[in-house]
Amino acid sequence: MEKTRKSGTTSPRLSREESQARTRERLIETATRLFVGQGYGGTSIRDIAEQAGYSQGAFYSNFESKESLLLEMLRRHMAGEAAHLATLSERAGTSLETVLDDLEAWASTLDQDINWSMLSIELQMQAQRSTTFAVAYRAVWQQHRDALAVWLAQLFAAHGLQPPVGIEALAASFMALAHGLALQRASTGTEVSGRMMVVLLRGLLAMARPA
Amino acid sequence: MEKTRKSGTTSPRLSREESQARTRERLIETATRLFVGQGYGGTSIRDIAEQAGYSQGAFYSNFESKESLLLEMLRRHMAGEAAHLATLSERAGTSLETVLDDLEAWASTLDQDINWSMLSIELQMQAQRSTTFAVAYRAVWQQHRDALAVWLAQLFAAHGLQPPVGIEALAASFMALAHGLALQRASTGTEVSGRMMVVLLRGLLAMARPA
Amino acid sequence: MEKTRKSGTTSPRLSREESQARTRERLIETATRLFVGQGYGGTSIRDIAEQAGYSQGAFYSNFESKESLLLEMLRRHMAGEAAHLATLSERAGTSLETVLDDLEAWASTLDQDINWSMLSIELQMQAQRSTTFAVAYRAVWQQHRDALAVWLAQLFAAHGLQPPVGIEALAASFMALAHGLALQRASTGTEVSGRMMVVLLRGLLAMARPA
Amino acid sequence: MEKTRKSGTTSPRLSREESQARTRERLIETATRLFVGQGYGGTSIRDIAEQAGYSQGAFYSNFESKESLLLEMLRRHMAGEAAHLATLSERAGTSLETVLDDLEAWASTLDQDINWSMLSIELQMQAQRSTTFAVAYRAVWQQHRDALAVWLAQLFAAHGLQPPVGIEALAASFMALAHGLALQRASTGTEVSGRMMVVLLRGLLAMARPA
DNA sequence: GATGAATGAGAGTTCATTCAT
DNA sequence: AATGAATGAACTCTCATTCAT
Repeated sequence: MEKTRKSGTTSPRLSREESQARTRERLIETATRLFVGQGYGGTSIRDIAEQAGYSQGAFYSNFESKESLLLEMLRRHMAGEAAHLATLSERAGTSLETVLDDLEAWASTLDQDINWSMLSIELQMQAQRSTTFAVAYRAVWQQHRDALAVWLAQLFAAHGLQPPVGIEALAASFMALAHGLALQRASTGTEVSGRMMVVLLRGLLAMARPA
Repeated sequence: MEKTRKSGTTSPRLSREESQARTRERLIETATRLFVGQGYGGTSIRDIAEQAGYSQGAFYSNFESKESLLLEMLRRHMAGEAAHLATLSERAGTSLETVLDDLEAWASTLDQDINWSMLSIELQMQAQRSTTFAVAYRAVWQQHRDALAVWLAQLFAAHGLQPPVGIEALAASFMALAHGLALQRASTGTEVSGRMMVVLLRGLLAMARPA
Repeated sequence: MEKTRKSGTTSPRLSREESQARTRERLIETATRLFVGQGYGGTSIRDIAEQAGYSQGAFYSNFESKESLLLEMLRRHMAGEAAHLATLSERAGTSLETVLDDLEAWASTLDQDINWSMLSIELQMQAQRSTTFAVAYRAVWQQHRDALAVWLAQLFAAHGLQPPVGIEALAASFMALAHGLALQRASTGTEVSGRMMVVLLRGLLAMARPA
Repeated sequence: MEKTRKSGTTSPRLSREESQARTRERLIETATRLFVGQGYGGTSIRDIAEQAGYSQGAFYSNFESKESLLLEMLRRHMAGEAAHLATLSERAGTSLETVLDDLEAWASTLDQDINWSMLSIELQMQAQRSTTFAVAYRAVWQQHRDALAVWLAQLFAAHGLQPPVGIEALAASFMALAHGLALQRASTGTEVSGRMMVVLLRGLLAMARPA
């Protein structure tokens, strides 16, 4: 499979692997768009393949099943979020204002990337129904929550404060709020910006006692 | 199925309307249970009718379509929530502790009545997909948000405080949080209790400036 | 379901049940024809429904699955064969010539009813692949073999002869021969009549020792 | 898959033709195994290629189509059986016991080589469906029957007996019985050994009149 | 000669909905 | 009002086969 792939010098045409990677990429893009717009259950493989410009068979050359495509999306989702959180954590020791700006920036990313938010909710709904998927989803979710918890812990510690509730419950709540807002935006069109998260965090800091 | 068969001659009280109301009621109950467990898309009318002990035709004698059943549910959901909010509002003027206890009580209702929470999310997902439904959903949602906003306004006013952000955004955020937590509970099994809402509200009060 | 079915006096139209029975019958007839001609695997439900003049859905209103249709066929096959064997057994005590004529008559039934023979082979092939089906098939097959064995035992006893091999093995062999001849006829067009069975039985009687 | 990759420089003996022959051989072996276990229709080319350690394309480099592979199998089947019959015929003039032992040996070969038996039935089923295939099958089948008929004729002649029915019908019947028994064994698990053939032949000899 | 991604047709099955009874 | 057989469209998925590499 990877034997003769030195690809010469310029390669005016796509090699086999490149071509398949492209197909796969297009299918994922199309599927993401459709899942967001019509939901996982409301999107057929026919739709995905057709809109991506391929046959249904092409889908099955690239993914084992509809659910395995969703798992692939979950993996990518995870990778993206992990990167965000890493950035957040890196700067957790600096001034409070900087840190809260970082949070707001992250939150507004969620706001803008409505796709990911809705997809994330699709993922959660699917997790409720498929055991296979639930296991995978839970693992990813815990990783996120833990990373966020670490960041929050650093934040409170840096200001000599004691969090008013368990740090993991706090992290979970922020994630819940982000998802809830995304759902609300999608279903009612209301724009309650990610700023709310900053406001709430400020409130928590305001009420916290010294450690 | 064989319950009202003998009523022909002797039971003048279970009139046709009452009998149909009963059918309707049972269909709604069964449908709620199934939607919560398997989702709107994952539940067939055959399932609903069968489990309720009727035929598919009986369903269509009572509802125009699958979606119109969901609209009926939405109406009932609304009525229930309105009642809750009314209670909450009634006592908004009393001591802070009482009021926060009320909030926590309401929040824990959401916690316990996982059925309604999940159904509520199903409703939101459906609102994203069906224009008909979206219009109805938005109206109901705004009523809720406004009632909650009024309650929050009373709360801040009673303590001579100025809310740190628009009162409607605040109300919307609390609803988003409630839904996000329900979704989280369903998909990850995590129990971050409705207490978080009280904690956050305390934080907001702690950071608020005098009016 | 059976409540108001007194059917009056003449019923110019088909009642609900009659109408469905008709549909079911037509589907089975069509399916038999197609299975015989193109095999079980080679016949699609689409084909069956279309050729019978119904929708695919109608098929599923009448049968749970493709295999359950085959099971229904097996049941009918069994009933038919059982009737044949009963007739055979009834007259087992009469003169040898009569009895052998009966056997030949039965064998030539197999000959002529090529449909059943080929279907029977389809059933056997399916039994090799589906566990569900194998269990059902084995039960039916054993019943047949036992009935045939009883008949053969009566035959040998009536002439004071001792069968040269176990009576059940003998019965099984006759069934195998009947199926093998059917298969041969279908695949090569060769007409080796069911008379062979009579010839072989005569041979067995000729070589048998007194009991 | 990785076996012949190093042969580039040092192995002048595994020529292209030999290498291809090897591929072909492995595909046939694997296909035989799979057809027997899952049937012709139940076996995909993907399965065959994968299990043999090749790509689907390799299959099509070696065979025109799925059916042409089956034709190749038929050819080999024929060759093998022809060899058996030749051995049988060679010794047809010796004592009756020897000859019947030979028959039983052949029959038990069929018994043991359940693979060939089931494949043979697959071939017959396919012959019923494909005209191309049917023509080829019929030719092979007639050759077999004729060879067997010659052997039977020699047998009767050697004992100065006159066969009770046409010698070709007799041969066809024995083949039918062999196939029927194989089918029975596969579908019901019943072991009615090939000894039955010997018993029946003895019966025929017992009832035969002098020539 | 061998690869395997992609095709296109078709498989079995499900489902919201209709309508004669 | 209630029945449930029948519809017709859509579903996920499989497969023999093709063809650029």
